[in-house]
Amino acid sequence: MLPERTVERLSEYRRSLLQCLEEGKTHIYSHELAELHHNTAVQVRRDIMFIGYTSMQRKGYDVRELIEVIGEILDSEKGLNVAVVGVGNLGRAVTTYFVGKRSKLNIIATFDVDTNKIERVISGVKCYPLNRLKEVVESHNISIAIMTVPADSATEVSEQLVEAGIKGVLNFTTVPLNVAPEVYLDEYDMITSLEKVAYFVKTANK
Amino acid sequence: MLPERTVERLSEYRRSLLQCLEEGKTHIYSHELAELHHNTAVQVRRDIMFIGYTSMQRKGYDVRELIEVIGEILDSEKGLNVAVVGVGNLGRAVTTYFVGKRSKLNIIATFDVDTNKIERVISGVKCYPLNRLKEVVESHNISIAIMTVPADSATEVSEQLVEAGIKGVLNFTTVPLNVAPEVYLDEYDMITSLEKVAYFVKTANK
DNA sequence: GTGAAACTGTGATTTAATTAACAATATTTC
DNA sequence: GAAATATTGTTAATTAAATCACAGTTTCAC
Repeated sequence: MLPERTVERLSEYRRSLLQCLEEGKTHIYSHELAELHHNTAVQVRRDIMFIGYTSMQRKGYDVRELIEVIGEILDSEKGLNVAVVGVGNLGRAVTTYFVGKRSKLNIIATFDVDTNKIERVISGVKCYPLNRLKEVVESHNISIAIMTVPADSATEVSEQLVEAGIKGVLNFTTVPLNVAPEVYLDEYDMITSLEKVAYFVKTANK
Repeated sequence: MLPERTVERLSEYRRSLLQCLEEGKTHIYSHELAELHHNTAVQVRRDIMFIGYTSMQRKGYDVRELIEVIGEILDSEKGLNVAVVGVGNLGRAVTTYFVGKRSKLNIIATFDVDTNKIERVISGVKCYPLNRLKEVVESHNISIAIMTVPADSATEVSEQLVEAGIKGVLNFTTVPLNVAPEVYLDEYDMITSLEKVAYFVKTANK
């Protein structure tokens, strides 16, 4: 099991590498990749060492091969199915944003309680009523949920997700959740990020 | 200057504390705060130690006072002005999401190149043409930018932001940016987060 | 083909972040 | 009011992450 930070960086490297491929670049040096991601060449090499890939010495990494190897590490063979739970502004934006971006992660359902939204299709993805969560998760083999519900229903919904057999949660609500230990949880809080930027802006000119 | 992680946690603590206040809770123990944020009591105490606040021993922290002290650390006295650059789905969602949430961080403008969007008002915030960036940033004293532009214009826009005198950038595009060293940059990449969740879901059952 | 230059891979070290351990202090119980 | 309990604040230890330092290759220049 790789360190979290390494996993994050590998995901980012891969996207740069795909970009390189499009531009017809077949090899890339660790220091080039580092520069693209404002980190160091050593860091890049160490990350790549973690996944056990080694380059042709002195020519840099083979872009195509490296993409391949990162894929073997990050992707599940058959891909994983993802649901967006909560179809507000953010939920819609996230759905639209993701659809088609990663071939191994398929957004295949959204959920909401609002009867006006149910049966609607956003970017090709159908909205189901939240009370059919378990059923749909099971029938469509959904393993990951992106939570974009309002704060006041976040805790309750997260419990329902666990109950429904979800294996991983990406929580975009501002409420910290407590899920069962076997469920992987990643939380991202925009307000915190913005406050952090504000703090460092404030503190910089001192 | 506090550690980044501590800043993040303080922001999160504050929101829980505000919630406590609403519920009429006047004091809170370190272990209670820890439980709300799935971390440990020691971590909470250490974070609070960093900001130099000390409680009435044995009664827990005074909620109101602690909110106050965290505010002194995180907030700028007069508040900071923020712009959202790029009014696509995500930009709109982010704008709506933020408006009114934090009294010391005011979203006061959005920017886009699309002439259909210019002059439009989203959640009370007016959209300006991107070529007026510098002018508006200066006249409205905007110090922070949230970037939600398409990937292919991200680099160019980030240069314009620096040029316009922006002090902090929160980058939601998938393109890693390189800004001048005096500009604080925080990047958040949804795709990476989702891939990370997927990796740990995949790796968990092994 | 020899020496210099350019990269990678990795052991050793350093730094940052977290956790453990515990003394000090206030509160409750009896 | 003495003993037991609960909680904080902080030093010390540990763990995790990043960086340094350098040996080992390959390539290039001449």
